[in-house]
Amino acid sequence: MKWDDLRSESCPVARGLSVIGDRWTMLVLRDCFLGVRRFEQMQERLGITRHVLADRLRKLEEDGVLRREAYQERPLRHEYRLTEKGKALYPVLVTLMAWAEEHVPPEEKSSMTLLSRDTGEVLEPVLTDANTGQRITHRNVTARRNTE
Amino acid sequence: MKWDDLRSESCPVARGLSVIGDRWTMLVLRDCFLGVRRFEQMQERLGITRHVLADRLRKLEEDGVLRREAYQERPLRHEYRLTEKGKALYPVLVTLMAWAEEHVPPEEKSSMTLLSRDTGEVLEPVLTDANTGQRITHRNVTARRNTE
DNA sequence: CGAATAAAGTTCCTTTTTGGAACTGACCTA
DNA sequence: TAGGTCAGTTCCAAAAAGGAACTTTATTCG
Repeated sequence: MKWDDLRSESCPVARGLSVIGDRWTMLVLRDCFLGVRRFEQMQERLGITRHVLADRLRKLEEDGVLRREAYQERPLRHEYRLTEKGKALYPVLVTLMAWAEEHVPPEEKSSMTLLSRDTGEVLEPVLTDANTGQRITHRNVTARRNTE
Repeated sequence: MKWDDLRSESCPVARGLSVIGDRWTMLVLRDCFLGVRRFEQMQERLGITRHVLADRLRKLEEDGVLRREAYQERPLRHEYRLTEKGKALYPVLVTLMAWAEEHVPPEEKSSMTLLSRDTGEVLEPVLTDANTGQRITHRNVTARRNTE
């Protein structure tokens, strides 16, 4: 299988990865969530080549994760913003971040904490079931494939 | 920046991606969670080249996500199993899956549902704060960088 | 016995993707 | 007019992925 065939897989993990499962994409999105919107800024922060950044932004726009918006004319310049579909990726980013905080220690001491916007308290993200509040782990869950 | 430099970044998202942010890795792990343990099986299911699969498995073992275990001698053969660190990635996989189910529709009708092992009920995974149970979205959370 | 099969890789070669750095085009400012 | 800014594009070399055949140790089939 080639990478591009993932889009049409029946497994949602594969389809998700067809959008964000590539080398730089999630880092671009991380910056978007941090409020970075301009090409130059992203390129400098990420240290990604301009070539690849342009390509990733184009794909994310095609996939409806980012939207390209003019922020000035003369000369015409665009910036990138998360769409609702893009914003919905926040839990993916947070879950990955939480995993890395616990399991992939940094070489230099430094880390990230999530704070509640309402109360300012430190948050401890966990995956739960919306209905029962039950924790979701590999131990108490099974997957079922629904072929209709 | 090169890909390999991500490991030493201070941002946990970057460190996380240094382990799983590559083209095939999450699909390999998906199969691991589905109980696939053997090289041949993975290779066939994923359609990945043997070359790349061998490389990914080696890296995942180095990173402590999988563990290589002999399941027979004469001839000596190994299989791959998730370590605790690997199992802790389950929420990342689920969150991605939930996002794709909602935002990346399949071409053919088919999908995945998560079921509780206890009750058999359909689960709806959401990210919440462990202490308050509050939903975590990009709207009600901010990130703070702790440089100590 | 010899041939075929199996599992888990490795090797070799071609095609794609990246990395790196310079270049472009439309403006703005000193 | 020279230089700066921003958002790319172009070109070339290096790295990674795709594809297919080959290897090694051992088992089964005829």
